[in-house]
Amino acid sequence: MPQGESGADARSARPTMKDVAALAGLSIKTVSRVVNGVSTVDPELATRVQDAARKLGYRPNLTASNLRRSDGRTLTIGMLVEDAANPFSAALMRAAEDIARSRGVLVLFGSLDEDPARERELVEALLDRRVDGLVMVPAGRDQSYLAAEQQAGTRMVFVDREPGLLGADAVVSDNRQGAITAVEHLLAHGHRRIGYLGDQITIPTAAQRFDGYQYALEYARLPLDPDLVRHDLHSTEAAEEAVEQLLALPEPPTALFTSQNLVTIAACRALRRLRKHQEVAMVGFDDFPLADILEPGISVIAQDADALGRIAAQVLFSRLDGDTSATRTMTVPTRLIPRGSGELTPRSVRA
Amino acid sequence: MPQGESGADARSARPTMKDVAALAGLSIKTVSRVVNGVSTVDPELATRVQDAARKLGYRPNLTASNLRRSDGRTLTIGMLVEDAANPFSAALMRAAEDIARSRGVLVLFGSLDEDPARERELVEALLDRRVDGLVMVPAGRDQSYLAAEQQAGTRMVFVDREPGLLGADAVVSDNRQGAITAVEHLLAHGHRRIGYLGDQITIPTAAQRFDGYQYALEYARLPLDPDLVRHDLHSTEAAEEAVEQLLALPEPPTALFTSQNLVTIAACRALRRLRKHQEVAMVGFDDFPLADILEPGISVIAQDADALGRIAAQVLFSRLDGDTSATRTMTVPTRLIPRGSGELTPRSVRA
DNA sequence: CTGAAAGCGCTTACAG
DNA sequence: CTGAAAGCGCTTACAG
Repeated sequence: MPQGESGADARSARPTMKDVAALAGLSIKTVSRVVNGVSTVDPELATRVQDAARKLGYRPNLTASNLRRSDGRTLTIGMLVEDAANPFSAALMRAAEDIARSRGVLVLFGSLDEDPARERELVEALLDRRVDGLVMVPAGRDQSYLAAEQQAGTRMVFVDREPGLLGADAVVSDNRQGAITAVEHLLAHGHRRIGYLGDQITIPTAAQRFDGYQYALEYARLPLDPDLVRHDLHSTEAAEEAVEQLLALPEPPTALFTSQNLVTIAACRALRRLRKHQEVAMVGFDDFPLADILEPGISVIAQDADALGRIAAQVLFSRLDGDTSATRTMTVPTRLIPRGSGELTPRSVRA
Repeated sequence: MPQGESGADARSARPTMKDVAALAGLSIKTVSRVVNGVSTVDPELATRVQDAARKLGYRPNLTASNLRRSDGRTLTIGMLVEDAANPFSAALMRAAEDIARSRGVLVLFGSLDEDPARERELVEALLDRRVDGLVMVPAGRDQSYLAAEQQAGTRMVFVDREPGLLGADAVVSDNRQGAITAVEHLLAHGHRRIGYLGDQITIPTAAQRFDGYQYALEYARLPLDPDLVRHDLHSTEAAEEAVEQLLALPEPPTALFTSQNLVTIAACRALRRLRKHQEVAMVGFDDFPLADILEPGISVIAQDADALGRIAAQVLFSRLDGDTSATRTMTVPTRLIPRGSGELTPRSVRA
């Protein structure tokens, strides 16, 4: 005979609908109706259910209801970023979290550290948990392995970088235009030798920014001097060393365009050590805290990480709500913030 | 007759064990054994299952297996922090993620923004999803509502702040000692009027840091001048204004102790605007990026956020592994990093 | 070593 | 408006 009394193992310590039904003297179907807010329940019975639920400390088991439910929703989405501890990733996550929360959805997260193998592992781990959808900054360049999953109905939105070999929604910054704006700003202040310091060129955003750098020089009919270009600066040390090497050239650059957050900070540090921070101009891609407080303040091309994360989540939910229009890439504009470092002029001009 | 063919609705597009079993011509129990790596399966049958699974793109449904499984594990934990976008919270999350990942566990996160109501909502949302455990930075001062859940077997570890009215494991920084170290450092450099700028005093860590400030002054037999103490500086504007007011006093402080990250940064900004950053000494609680590059560099009491997050996750998993020893609070030491701002001496000493 | 039956906690589809 | 039966995808407990 089913009783409110449960077995001895740990899991049964948590009351179920059956326990609530037994205490209220009703069927579990009626309890289910009350828990789910179905309006066609006798108010008196509803009260009995609510009292019993409160008394037992009953909480619905979402994972069980999801299993049987026709929409199959877990009210959970997955979010994969480069590194949860990095300010840009953290801002993306927080923005997506807020959109999700407004719909009662929670976010599972994972850091990929630019490792395609990890991307696949974590995607599988998320899918095994039957997340309703995925927001991700891809680490690899090939997401075709997700095609079957997409067919199976899992919604996915890419953010910061477009997917490779897969048609899916994406929300990205206007990287190329941002880089063009940065370089043209330096050109407008009289610079003709502008160094490029960038992250791994295999990262799509890095490639797009480098492309913008090239285009701006070409448009100004200036030659691209390969000695002034340094890629693959993934560590702080590598970036600082690259700055030192560039400035030790017979014809050193009078300005630098740094294509990413950490590279920009490393360059600041190197210029200060060389005591050239009031002399060599610099514009960085990506804003960072305290950029305004340094002397000179660091001019940057700011990305709107909040908007990227927010829009990506909104697109995901609109897909979950049934939007079946063609997938597309949305571009979020960047913004030049002049703070001093980008407005330094070369000696030749100042003289 | 059960066939590999499925119905038309979205969820059935994803193959189940039943589909794999049908294709392999075996029972679903055998498929289950292979999927779970049970060794007592005929190698030939195991191969048949694996082939069928690969062909269908089968992925196990973790949420279904969890429902029936005797350990009831979801391989998912919940982590609630102050704000995922804040560097300290982000570092906690990343550290916990790494520990969890090494055990095949994923992390659901949520930001509380110091709101106790949100704390309760998100805790419920996590429990409804049957997370194996919880790591949290509590927003409210009373966690007694979790007692029943703790009884029911949910493991929980508090980080950065101890729980209120609940016996549970906690991992915290040595806030009081850190504050004492900061103030004694300033005293050792000749300061006698040291201002205190802090966040809401209702936050336990803020209270502990203020306590350390008071103790250090008392130990040095110096009076505590209430004019030099400002609490509740939760916004940047409030913090900057407080600095201005303190420095406008007839007898202004010659040094400041700022009890938190954002307050420290706001104070830097205010001192720079007043052109007193080379004159008024400062030690901040909590390190932050670029603190070393400012001029002067900002001396801080650094917390080890990585260690806090890592240890909290490790304690949680040791509990999940069956450790039933008495709950306890672990304290992670802080470290003074002198960078210049804390070593400025008051005029009277320099003269 | 393999499989048919029962059940995890819930919802669906259907009678009353 | 209420409830008994069946089933979501899987594992347990038990036969063979």
